[in-house]
Amino acid sequence: MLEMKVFREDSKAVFENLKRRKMPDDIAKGVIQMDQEWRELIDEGNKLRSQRNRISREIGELKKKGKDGSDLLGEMAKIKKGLMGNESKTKETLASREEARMRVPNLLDSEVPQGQSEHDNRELSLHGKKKKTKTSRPHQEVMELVGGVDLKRAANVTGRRFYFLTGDLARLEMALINYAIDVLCERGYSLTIPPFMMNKEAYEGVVDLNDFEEVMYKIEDHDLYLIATSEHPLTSRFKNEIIEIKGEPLRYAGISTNFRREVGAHGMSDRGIWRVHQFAKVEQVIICKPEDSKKFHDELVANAIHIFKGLEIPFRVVDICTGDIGTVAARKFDLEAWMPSSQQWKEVVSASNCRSYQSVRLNMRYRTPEGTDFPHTLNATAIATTRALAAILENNQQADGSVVIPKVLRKWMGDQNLIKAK
RNA sequence: GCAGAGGUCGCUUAGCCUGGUAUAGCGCCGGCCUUGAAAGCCGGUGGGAAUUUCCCUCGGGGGUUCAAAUCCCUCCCUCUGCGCCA
Repeated sequence: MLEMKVFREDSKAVFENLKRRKMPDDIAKGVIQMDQEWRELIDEGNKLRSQRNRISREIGELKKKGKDGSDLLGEMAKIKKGLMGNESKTKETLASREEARMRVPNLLDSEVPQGQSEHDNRELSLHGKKKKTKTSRPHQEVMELVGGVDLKRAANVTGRRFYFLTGDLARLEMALINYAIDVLCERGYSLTIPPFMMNKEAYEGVVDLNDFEEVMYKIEDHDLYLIATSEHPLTSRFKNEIIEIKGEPLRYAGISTNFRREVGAHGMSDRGIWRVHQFAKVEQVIICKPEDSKKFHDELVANAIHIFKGLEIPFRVVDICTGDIGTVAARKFDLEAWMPSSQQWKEVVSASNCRSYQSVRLNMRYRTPEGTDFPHTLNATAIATTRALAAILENNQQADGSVVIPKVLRKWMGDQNLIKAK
């Protein structure tokens, strides 16, 4: 969420931002109004408390001298009554203000392209060549040909959008994970295996509130949610803490299984393993000083580009527009892999600069010479296994159904260069 | 899961029994001193609202009281022991 000082000192920026996002401004107006009320209530309460403390001290003094202070008790009762009403009103007002504040989206970077939907995202660069393949079977067909997936039985034991990944494809997934981890560790990222569940309070710090209904699975009878990405625990980790950022920022490579409800999602993307309820992902997370976040956003994208270039998959980088960027990010770049079967670019990496939007909600600060300030948080995919697998299967398939294993992955595949068709 | 001991300002720590402005050290920042630095000395070092004053803050929430770090209830977490377990 946004810092209160933005609403107080620069509300124009909030409203202009809502206009760019084509969103109504009533919630933000409510925040400002409730904040005003809250401040008046605080003032009133402080005055009452001041009186209470003064009288209480007087009674203490009198008692010390062996006297009785009971004639002050009547006045005290009046103050306490006023204070009780004031305190409950103050609490309610603050709670309402905070609830509204959480719903106000992040301020967009001025360079975010204006647009309605994903069709208006701006292409920034192209990488690799689209291979001239004689076949363009969709990835789910290729998986069947190499005997690497069992969707039917997964549907029996769990439901749709789950899968058994088997044999060489399972091995390929592990290779992708190891490859991404190697790249990031070489580049100074600290590998971190987080908890795969988080409680609501921690979760509220890092996601849009709607995600509780549409994205995360709730654990029955516990205040716990399955994580949708390791970014969430990695960023929440320093909630309510003052961290030290000396020269270098905090760089993490998170690895986890991710769980997503995918409520409302449907269409062609449902086939195979493109959109599933469970997948593994290596994630990049950076926590840095505000003045450095632009630079490190570029670093995250550069890492992802390096990883996908290594896999020799054709892809492009796009700058996500105002209509497609979501609540939390101030700027977002995606990598989209070329999918021959549908002749489309499809998202395989998403890199967001959240600025202080998450750290404010988490109350995570870092030490500055003047005191403390909110750091910026950034996250980006390194490898989301199911999507990278699908891209490899489509781009590297051969006429006979076999699949060429990208060179960089072969050392984890017993030096095989091919996944043979059954 | 059971029992005991704990959780105090960035870190360490006193205060809790016996209620009355949260103690000291370390670290950090500033000043004096110095050619420079260290040491030494002095001051500062959580948050909020107002503007030079006030309020809040002792793991979270609630209660008792004129007054709660201190007493009571409850929840969370840590440590130790026991139990269970890949």
